[in-house]
Amino acid sequence: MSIEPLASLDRSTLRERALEVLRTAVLSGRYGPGDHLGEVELAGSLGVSRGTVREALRHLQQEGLVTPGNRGMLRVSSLSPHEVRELFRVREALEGLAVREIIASPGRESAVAALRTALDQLTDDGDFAARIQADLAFHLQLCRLSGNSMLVEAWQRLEGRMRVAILSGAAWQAPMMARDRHAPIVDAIEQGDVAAALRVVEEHMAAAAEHFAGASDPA
Amino acid sequence: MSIEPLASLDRSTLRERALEVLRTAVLSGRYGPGDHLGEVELAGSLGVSRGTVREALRHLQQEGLVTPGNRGMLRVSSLSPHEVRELFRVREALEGLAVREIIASPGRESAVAALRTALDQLTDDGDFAARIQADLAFHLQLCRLSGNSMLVEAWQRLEGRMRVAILSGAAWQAPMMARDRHAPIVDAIEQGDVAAALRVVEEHMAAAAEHFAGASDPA
DNA sequence: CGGGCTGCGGATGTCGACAGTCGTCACGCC
DNA sequence: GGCGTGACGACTGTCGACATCCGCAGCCCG
Repeated sequence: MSIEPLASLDRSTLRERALEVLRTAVLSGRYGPGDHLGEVELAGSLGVSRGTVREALRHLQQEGLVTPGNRGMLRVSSLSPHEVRELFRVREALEGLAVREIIASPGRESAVAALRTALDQLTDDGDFAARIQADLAFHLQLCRLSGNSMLVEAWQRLEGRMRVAILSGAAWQAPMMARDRHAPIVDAIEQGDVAAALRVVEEHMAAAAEHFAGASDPA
Repeated sequence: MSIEPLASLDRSTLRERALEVLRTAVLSGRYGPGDHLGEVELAGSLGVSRGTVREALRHLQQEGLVTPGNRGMLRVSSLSPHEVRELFRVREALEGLAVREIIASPGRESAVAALRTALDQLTDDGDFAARIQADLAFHLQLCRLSGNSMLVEAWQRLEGRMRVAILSGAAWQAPMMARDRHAPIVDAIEQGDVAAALRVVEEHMAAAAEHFAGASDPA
């Protein structure tokens, strides 16, 4: 007789699991930008019905990972360099708000500590996917620590497009996601200088925007 | 024999039309916060299959108009006063970016003109729904004129929750959506003073946040 | 009288099938 | 040879039915 309680059963629906698999597939580059994602084919591959795949695809569509093409057929999204720059401007506004709220909050010190922890995950080793994950996790943590749930939500709705942007302008030897690039943000928060912190975020986003946009448009 | 080309046919899918009807129903107050939206009932009312209603409901869920309750059953969303305040902080960041980009753009003058036009729709007469529409249309126009498509998208994803917030803290004699409240924003843009414009937006959002949050939490 | 078992009703989850539409391509006519 | 036309295949849109799960009322038993 086991003392420990039985492992909690997986209560997720097929739709959720299919969504997860498809998202991973798209984000891992398993399908390239512009590739057609057919319901029948995917349903066959995943061993589920078309309706289930359909709902997962619709979710991916709202996440911005797939875009409806001709006659509603879904294709893997791609972002133009211009859109990438726009995207990072929005991130700048959002994360700038996060920084302001963190500095203004009483729990600034613990927030800085949490960010330093997230920073440690940003190593140079590990595969590319893991580094993307660590990078985005840091920024997500930044939003979370602001304590503004709506901000977190808004940021997460952009996450899909960010990943598309990163993949799209695949800068494989990206020094962009290095620890050194993010440390100044934390430092500025620790200092408590709002203006300086906002400037750091702005520079970070501008550099990232040019980095990822410029990869496919070296203008 | 008519010279004019035949009126283009309605190419919208049942899902889109169902989505539109359901969104209108929820936003018009036809269903109150917390009300259960059953697939079978709605499918019967709309005369479509459950699957079609299902997809529309999922879309509404991602818009934030409905939230999953017990056992995945969908209920009309409601926002706590705290969440309303958070929401308006995010709007402040987003629309602040819009203002900055408009001021920095060469087409500032035409943007001001367009905003003045939108301002004219903000009259005191008309029913409540029309005034909400005019108010949000003004702010959406603000985002559009920034020329940043990602910003527009991010804002629109918040629109559902904004409407919930407005309905939730239904301030029926809202002087919040008056023309006078919005004119200073346009004026500041026309002046070209970024700092002043951002301050105006901040004040506008703060006032709105307290207005709509305070309606249900008069602290 | 209280607690647990047991149907029952209602809700969502999932599926397979049919219908409608579009792109393509070969065919036949001018 | 060029063009309109029809058939064909592929894909998505839509539907109805079955499976599954949960809450609840009623009943039985201790």
